[in-house]
Amino acid sequence: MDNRSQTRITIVDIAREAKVSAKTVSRVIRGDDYVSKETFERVQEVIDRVGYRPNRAARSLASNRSGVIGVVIPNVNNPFFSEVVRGIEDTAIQQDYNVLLFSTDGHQERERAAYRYLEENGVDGIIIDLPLIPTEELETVLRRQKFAILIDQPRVVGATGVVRIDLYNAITKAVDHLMRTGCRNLGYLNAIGQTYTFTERMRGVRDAITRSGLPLTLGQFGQCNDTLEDSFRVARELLIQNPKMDGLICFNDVIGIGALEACDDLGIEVPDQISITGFDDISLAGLTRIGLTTMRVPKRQIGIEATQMLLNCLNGIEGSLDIVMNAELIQRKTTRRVNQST
Amino acid sequence: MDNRSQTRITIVDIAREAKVSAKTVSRVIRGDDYVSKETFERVQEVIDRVGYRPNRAARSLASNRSGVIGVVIPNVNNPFFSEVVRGIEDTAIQQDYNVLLFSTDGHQERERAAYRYLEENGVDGIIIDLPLIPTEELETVLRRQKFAILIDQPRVVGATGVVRIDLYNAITKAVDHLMRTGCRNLGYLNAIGQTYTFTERMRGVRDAITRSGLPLTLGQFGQCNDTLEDSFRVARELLIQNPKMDGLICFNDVIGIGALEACDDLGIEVPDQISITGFDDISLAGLTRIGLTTMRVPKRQIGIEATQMLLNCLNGIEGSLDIVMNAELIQRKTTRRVNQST
DNA sequence: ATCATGTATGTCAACGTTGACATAATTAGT
DNA sequence: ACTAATTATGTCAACGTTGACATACATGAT
Repeated sequence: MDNRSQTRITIVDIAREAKVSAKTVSRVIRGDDYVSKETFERVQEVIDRVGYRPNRAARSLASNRSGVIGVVIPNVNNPFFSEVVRGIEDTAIQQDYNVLLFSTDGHQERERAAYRYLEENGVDGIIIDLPLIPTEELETVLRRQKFAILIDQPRVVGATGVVRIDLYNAITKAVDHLMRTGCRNLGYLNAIGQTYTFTERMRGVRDAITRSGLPLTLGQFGQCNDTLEDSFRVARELLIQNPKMDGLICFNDVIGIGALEACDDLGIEVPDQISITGFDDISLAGLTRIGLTTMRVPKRQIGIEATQMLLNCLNGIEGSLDIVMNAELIQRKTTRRVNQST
Repeated sequence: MDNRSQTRITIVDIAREAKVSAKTVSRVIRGDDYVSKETFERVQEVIDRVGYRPNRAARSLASNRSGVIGVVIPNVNNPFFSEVVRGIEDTAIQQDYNVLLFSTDGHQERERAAYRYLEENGVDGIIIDLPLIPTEELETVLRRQKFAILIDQPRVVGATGVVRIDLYNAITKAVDHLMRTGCRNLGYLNAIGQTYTFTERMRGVRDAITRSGLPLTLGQFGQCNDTLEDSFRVARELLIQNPKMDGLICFNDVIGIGALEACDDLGIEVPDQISITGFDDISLAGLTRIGLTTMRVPKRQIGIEATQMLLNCLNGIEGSLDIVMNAELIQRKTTRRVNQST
């Protein structure tokens, strides 16, 4: 038979075997208190020999710290978030913290379930990228956490810190680029949502267009889910409705690629008939066959900064609690070259 | 001030407030034991009013069950795994289990760290997709877990169950398709690894080629990391070394897209000069601009089956412990049509 | 009336670890 | 030689919940 049913090896077993008290074993494991060299080695030897592993539940119950940080994002499936998550994971693991990940799939209910779970778990802190629940509710959630870092969100009561991209300026750069390359009839394909990331970009697009003196109509704006399938569908509609459109700004690269796909489907030449921009610069955008002009966002770095901010708080280290990063225009093949105007 | 420092509300506080014993509160929370309707409602009211959340650490310490399943995969960033994970998450959450996710990034050290953490956590079971550590070591790891489900792995001592694709047959279908469409000089671009997924496909490719009577040389085989960048680089080399190659079978779609990119870079026409097949059918493969012929794998379903298998074990329900699924050929634009031969 | 069964609740120890505190032994400072 | 600080270890309760067991009252069958 196997040994699945046997009771767990505990700190007390190790103590007995090494002829010390349980507390001393605890000291050896954590290495943060006085233990003589000989005792340390003797205990460590026993631990290694029997393959003992401390029980996290007991530990976190006794110490009121879990060594876990919670992360809430809409979707690991989206390359943008998965890169952010990798930045978070790498930074956390390096400092001996683990990550409890929740993808909400854009559903408020799943987001709430994630918060509920996080509250039960007594995680040491949380990082939220793109919360979708109303601000007021979010504040209640944050208040119940020891520390909470928000990504791409304005500071909210209860939030410890914020890491964000200057979205307004970033999207403005994209719009300006289209203008400079001769586009005169712009459209914007937004993702579905009413929070900061969505409204801030929208504001940037509107401002940039009106500033240029071009007229604005509602028909120029589309809204779709953050998937290839949905953006394809909505972009297709938008293009059919606006045959004169010669520039389409997309909320992100996934949507941009969907839009590109729609152009291909309709036989619209990119960038000759229409220019397209994405946002994020996910690795696919750089493929020769895609060549999507986009705003490069330091995705991994966002995750790293957010996690470092959180860990600093946990360790009582002072540091910036409001980091703003910039995006960079990456010109590829879905927009015309600068100076080549109509 | 905020209330971060205040002590946690416990089951005892609720008990006092509702004038019952702590145990009765516990009964109300879990709803699995006799409680009168009146008592239930009174207790529930107090719980809702003060926003009480049970402490998971205490709960799992006392009950020896955590309500968490551990998942170990190479990389959430790869669309294949992220889809599998979504299947796992969805199924788990639906039955009130949570997922603790680890991406090993293909590093054995990170994989070991994940197992170490999982042992400490007393998760109720684990699902491993693509373990990279040696089989013998894996067996030790599995033995320490209550239940362990493996994905795309042959049954290993200590594993509770296995969910896999018939890789041999699947890749054989891809090779046969290339043959039927007239390819006579095949190559194979494998991912780096020595375990089942890698060797099984390799075996399929070799067998299918030799069966057809075509000669085999080592130079036809390449090996690269599972990223667009690396597969581009290695595929490019392979194509330069083998100018006569007219069909390239790729380990998966990410690598296939990298290879396609290499062809574009070298000015090789696909599928006129060379045919390319991928594996998995990630959503990108279906883009008009990519149109990668591939083997469609039920990714989400794999996650669902694995999780269901695990949950069945946890609940003592009998069920299959060895599920084999098939892949389906999806013909797109990187291979020539059947019957159109050279 | 008696007994078995089902329902409703309570008591108390246990889960495995750490924090607060206590105690010794050693070292250093005067 | 005496005190203070440092090093090394131990004792015991506490963390918040649940499992085992006990009790008590209804209900229905005999």
